[in-house]
Amino acid sequence: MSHATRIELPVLPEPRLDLPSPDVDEAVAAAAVLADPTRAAILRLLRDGRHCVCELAAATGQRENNLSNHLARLRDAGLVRASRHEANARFQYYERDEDAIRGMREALRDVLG
Amino acid sequence: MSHATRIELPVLPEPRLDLPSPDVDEAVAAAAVLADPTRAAILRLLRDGRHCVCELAAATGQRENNLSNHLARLRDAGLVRASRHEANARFQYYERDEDAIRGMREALRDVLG
DNA sequence: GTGACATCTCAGCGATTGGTGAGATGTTCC
DNA sequence: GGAACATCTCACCAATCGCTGAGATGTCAC
Repeated sequence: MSHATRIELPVLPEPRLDLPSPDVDEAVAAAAVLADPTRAAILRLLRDGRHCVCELAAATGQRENNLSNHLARLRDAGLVRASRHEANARFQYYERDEDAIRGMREALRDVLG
Repeated sequence: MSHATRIELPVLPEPRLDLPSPDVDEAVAAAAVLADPTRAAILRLLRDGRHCVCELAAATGQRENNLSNHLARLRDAGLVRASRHEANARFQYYERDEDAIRGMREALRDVLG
C-alpha cells in the first residue's frame, strides 16, 4: 500500500470560532410580542376581522384597561390600527396591519427555516 | 316614499360578548423560546448544520456556561439534540429536531395567519 | 348640563427570567 | 495518575414585565 491515507477516517474536530453572529433582532422582537397569552389571543382574534375592546376583553377574560395596555403596545409596534365605529363612536374597533404581520412572519421564518 | 327604510344606513354596533377564546398556548410557548436573542441565534445557527457549544458561544458572544443553560432549555423543549463528536468526545454537537421546529412554525402560523 | 359608558394612561407591586460565579462531571493527552 | 479542556448544574441577584387600581378623556343619551 502506498502512503495515501484512507479517506473515511474520522476527522479531528476543529471548532470554527469565527462564525458570523446571525441577525435575529427582528425575530426576537416579533416573538416578544407573541410571548404573552393576551397579545397572542388578540392577534388571533383580529385575524378573522375587526373587534372592539370590550369584545376582546370578553373573549380573553381580561379587564378592559389591561387590554388597552396590550393594544397600545401592539399599536406602537405598528401591528394594529384603531378607528371609531361609524354609528357609535364610543367603540374603538381594532384591525391588524397585514403588512406588518407579514413582516413578523418572515422574520420568524428566517430563524425557523 | 314608502315606509321602506334605506339599506345603506349605518348599523348600530352590538358588541359580541360571547366570542370563544382562541387557544394560543402552543404559539405562546414557541414565542417564549424565541423571545431571547441567544436562543434565537442558536436556532438560527443550527439551521445550517450541527455546532458544538464553543462554536455557538463564540458566534453569540456569550460565555459557555450561559449557553449551556439556554441549550438545556431547548433540550427540555425537545427542540435540539446533543451527541458527542465521533473522534473527540469532549465536544457536544447540537442539532435541531426538525419535527419539533415544524410544530413551532405551525403554531405560530395559526396565530399570524 | 349630568350621568353612564367605552377607552386610555400611568405609577406601583409582585412574579418571572437572563447573566454570573462557583463547583461538579466527563474526556483527552502525556 | 494528573493537568487541561469542554460542558453542565444550580443558587443568587438585578432587571424586566404583566396585572391592578385610580384617575383622565371622549362619546352618547337624557
